[in-house]
Amino acid sequence: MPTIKDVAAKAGVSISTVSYAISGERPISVEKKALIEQAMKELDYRPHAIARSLASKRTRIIALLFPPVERGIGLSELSLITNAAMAATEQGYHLVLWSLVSKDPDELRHLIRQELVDGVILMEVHDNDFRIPILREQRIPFFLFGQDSSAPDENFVDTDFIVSMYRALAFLSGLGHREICFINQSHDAFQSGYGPVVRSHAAFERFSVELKISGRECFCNSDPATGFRTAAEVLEQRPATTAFLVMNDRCLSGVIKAIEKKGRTIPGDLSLIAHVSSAATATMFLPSLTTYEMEGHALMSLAVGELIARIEKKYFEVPQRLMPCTLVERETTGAARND
Amino acid sequence: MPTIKDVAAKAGVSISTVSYAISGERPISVEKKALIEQAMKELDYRPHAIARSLASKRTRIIALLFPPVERGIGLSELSLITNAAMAATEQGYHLVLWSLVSKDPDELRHLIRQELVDGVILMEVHDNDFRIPILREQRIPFFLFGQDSSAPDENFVDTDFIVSMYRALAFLSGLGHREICFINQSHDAFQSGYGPVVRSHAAFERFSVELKISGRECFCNSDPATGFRTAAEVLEQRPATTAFLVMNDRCLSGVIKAIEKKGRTIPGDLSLIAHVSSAATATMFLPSLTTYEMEGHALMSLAVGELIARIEKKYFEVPQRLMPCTLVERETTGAARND
DNA sequence: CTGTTAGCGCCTTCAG
DNA sequence: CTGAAGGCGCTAACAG
Repeated sequence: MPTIKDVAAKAGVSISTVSYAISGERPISVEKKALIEQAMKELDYRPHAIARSLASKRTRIIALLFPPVERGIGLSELSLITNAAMAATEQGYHLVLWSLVSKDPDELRHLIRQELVDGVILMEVHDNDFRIPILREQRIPFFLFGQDSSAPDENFVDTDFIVSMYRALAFLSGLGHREICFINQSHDAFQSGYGPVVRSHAAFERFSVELKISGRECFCNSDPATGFRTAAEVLEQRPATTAFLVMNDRCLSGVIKAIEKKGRTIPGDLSLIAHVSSAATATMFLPSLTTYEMEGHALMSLAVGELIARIEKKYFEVPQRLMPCTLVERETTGAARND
Repeated sequence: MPTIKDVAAKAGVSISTVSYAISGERPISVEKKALIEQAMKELDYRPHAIARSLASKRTRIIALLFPPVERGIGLSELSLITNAAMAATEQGYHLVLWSLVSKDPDELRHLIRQELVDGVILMEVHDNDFRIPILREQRIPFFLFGQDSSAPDENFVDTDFIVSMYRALAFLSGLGHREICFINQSHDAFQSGYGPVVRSHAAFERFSVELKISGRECFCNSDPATGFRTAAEVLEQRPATTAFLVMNDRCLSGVIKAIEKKGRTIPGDLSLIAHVSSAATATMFLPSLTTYEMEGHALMSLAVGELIARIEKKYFEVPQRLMPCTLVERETTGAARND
């Protein structure tokens, strides 16, 4: 493999001139620059990432950090991962995957102290997230994908669960739905303070009132059997229900089944929305699901971009960006049937 | 951050002694070893990954390489990714994600020439895979997850589609099924020589005969609407069909819908198997699907382990390992109804 | 069993 | 605008 030395020799200039020509950190005369570029081309030279890192104290690698015991990591997370990799690549960075196996602070600490990565993006953020104190103590730039209410001053991007809920309810309300059932994630997740669940819960209560909706919220474990039972019970107890808003991809098929079993059609008798979901999930079903889709690409590009900006000290604001979901109308929503 | 120098000073030994104590590349007296460990503990020392890489010419990083235009990357791939990361971690390696955006050889070439990674694992391998010549030319260790029949001498792990098909058919046959429909992936995938599709096709033909099954194969695009049409047609044309073997996760819900619409019950009237699938997919449905599940964990651990062995030159065989899927009986299979 | 030292390839002062 | 040279932190000969 050719090194910067070979390039310098071939171009008849010094090593540092080549280095500066590459980084652009200082002006180089046009002729030398041309010579250097010519030499690099002929040698098919690529800077050696590791050597560059050692000298510059920046590795151009960031980590995507998952907490231990990934509870139902699904299709949406998958697209976040690939989006993160592509966003990093676009900016000349590499992305490594760190999947913690324990909550032992030393596990993460040791990973960081290897100084292999310049910064990290935290996935699946919870309130009082155990990772945040460690990242702070190690003074490494980081960025939350999600919010931790006990760390309100950190950088984060997140879905705007409040606005998303408002929009979903307003949308259904506009279609004439008055009796709406919101199927949230599990009660355990709620009690553990998991942001999406907590915030959506509060938003549902609030906007049900504001929009004069007769709402019912159910917590539901992430499996179709529980989804079935939950929906069946709702249909039994509140037969006037005309819409389900389901923020729990893994119980969807159970909910649908319960509706069908009851002899109700979608979207004729009942409307169904997969909330904070993804196209990949929606199109697994027939009929395809109307969804409020997480802005995975935008959110992740932002997170990666801002993290890198922070690493490179381009600026120092604390960006906190919330993005509501986008409605994608497919085949499971329609006007309420009021008879 | 403390360096190896600090450790050496604190322990009262030379730098190289510390280095060798860490790597174990040469014997160290018990007393010195204890001193060194003590010093490392007190300083909370971690070797600097980058410096170590530069000196040793090994980065302890491997790449997971995805081809451009990820056609339907799903739940099963997701578990492969996390499995790969964990397998790498267990062996002291890091995993970076490389998602190519084009088929331009230079894109991959440049990635490799940075010398950031010691080896790469290729996902979604096709026949005549354009990445293989590049990897060879760059002389970097690599490992295929999947097979390329035009590169029969490369290292690979893959699902054994032949044996898996045999088992699935034998299993159904054992339940009394005689009229079985195999729903494969798309005809395009077949024609482009995509291994799983081609091999399963051949195996189905062969074992249908051997097992005296009246089989019908359908190619099917990866969406539920096509799944519905395909299954509906089969049910129409061959009403004696008592089992569906579906190697196409994304069309499953359509197939199920077609069966239900026809007024047939699962598994009472018809059995259904999700073939070469995953638990994550199976439990998205209600009733949960009987599957032949890809051995994602075993396959990926093997790939990562062998790749690392090859990097570290532990041995030089060419491992080619095929692993059949495992049957997980859930709720969609039962004895054939022969009336 | 242990220590000394020359790099690994590049970046970045410092001196022109 | 350009060059020389000293590291970055660690590994691995080489020399005891």
